[in-house]
Amino acid sequence: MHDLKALRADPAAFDAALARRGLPAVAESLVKEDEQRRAALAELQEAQARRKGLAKEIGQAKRNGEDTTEIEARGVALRDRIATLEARANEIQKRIDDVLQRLPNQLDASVPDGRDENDNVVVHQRGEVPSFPFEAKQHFELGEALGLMDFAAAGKIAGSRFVMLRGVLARLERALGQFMLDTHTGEFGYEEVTVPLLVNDASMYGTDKLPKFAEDSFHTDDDRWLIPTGEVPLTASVMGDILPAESLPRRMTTLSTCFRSEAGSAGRDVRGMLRQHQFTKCELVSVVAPEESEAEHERMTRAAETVLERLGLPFRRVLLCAGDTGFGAAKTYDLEAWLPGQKAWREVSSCSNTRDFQARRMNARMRREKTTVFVHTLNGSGLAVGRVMIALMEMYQQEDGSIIVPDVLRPYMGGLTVILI
RNA sequence: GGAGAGAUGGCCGAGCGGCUUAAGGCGCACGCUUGGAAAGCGUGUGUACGUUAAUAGCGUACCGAGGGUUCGAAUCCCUCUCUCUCCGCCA
Repeated sequence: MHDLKALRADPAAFDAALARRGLPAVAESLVKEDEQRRAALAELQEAQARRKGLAKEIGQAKRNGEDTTEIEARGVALRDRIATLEARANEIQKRIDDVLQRLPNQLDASVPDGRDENDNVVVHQRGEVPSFPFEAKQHFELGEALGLMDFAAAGKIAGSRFVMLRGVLARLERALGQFMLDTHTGEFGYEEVTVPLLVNDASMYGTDKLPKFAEDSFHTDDDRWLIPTGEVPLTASVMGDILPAESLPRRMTTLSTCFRSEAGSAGRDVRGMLRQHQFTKCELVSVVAPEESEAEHERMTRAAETVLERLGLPFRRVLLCAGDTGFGAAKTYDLEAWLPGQKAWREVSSCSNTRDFQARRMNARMRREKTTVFVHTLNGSGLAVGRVMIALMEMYQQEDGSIIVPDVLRPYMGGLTVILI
């Protein structure tokens, strides 16, 4: 959500920010609506003040046993007038909100211009793209050959874009999740949280998944949503709160199942488990004071990178350009791991600073000297478990189709060193 | 799923159509007092919007949320949400 006062103070800057996203100017019309809104509000408040006075007068008169039929008649007229004024003020407010709710966050100055992912900027790369002495296979070829990645059974019981992992591959996924959680809680000070996987409208709206992206998530028939990411419940947990300054930064992590309808991605990544309706992700969320969010963004991204480093997976950090940065983000780093079978970099994490964008939608504030300010919220994958498992399978594959278990995961795998064909 | 009881300021708690500008207490802040502290006394103590240079004043709204009745609603009515107790079911 956007700050109407800031818009009023500098309409040109507001439009310039929209232009970076390739969106048309709206400031002039919003400023006009805002003037109407404030005029309507002034009129309404004045009428309400008179109602207050009148009611007091009547109360006084009744106590004195005087006749009040004449004043009460004036009250009737005033009541009708207030109802009209109130309706008008609400209508204008709603019109403004409808526009503002659908406008994306303003981009950080450091975000490069650009239209789409081709204009993203590689910040750095860690690890080398390996050359295999044999033709590297894709994860689903490896998984199906092992008999541990069962798309057929999942299709039968649920449909496409689901998978059933079996045996040590199921355990490998679990091991990865544990390893991520342990790293973030043990080394980076994140509090482990288990969260509801079903949430209400307010949580989805506050984390900017509504109203614009309703079709991307699953809706239940009792009017809840399956969370598209752990970001939603973690971030929305501070909804409506005024947090004491000393309680910040608040860092939370959860290992959760995520659900996406993938409505707009028919035909994309249909093979394998790269793009599923349901997947596991370790999510990081930080709630911080406004002046801390930039540093926190780097810190969070480092936490996510650390997991990839420990797993020995080559990756690169990419700064998303203006056109590729998501609706709620001011700035986003993607982490992309190398998939030898697919011979491509694929996103395994996305770390975003939303600044006060979500906080305004959620009304999440912190205490400041004599006043309150909106907190800043950040979210990042630390990491997408399924996709990291894919990268790991493809990176650690042997010519015979067996897969070596990285050192750091062996304690979580009962000491297993290799997944044999 | 059934029956009942609740939701009031940071916390406890009164109020149940107008005399509420929400009593009183606790906590917190500041001041007085003191060698210092405690106690005591005094003053202050929410959020949002509007107005404004202002986080100063002033105005309006807010007693779980949303509607309604009324000249006037914390108080009456309706719907919803959440909490608690009991029964049923269940991991």
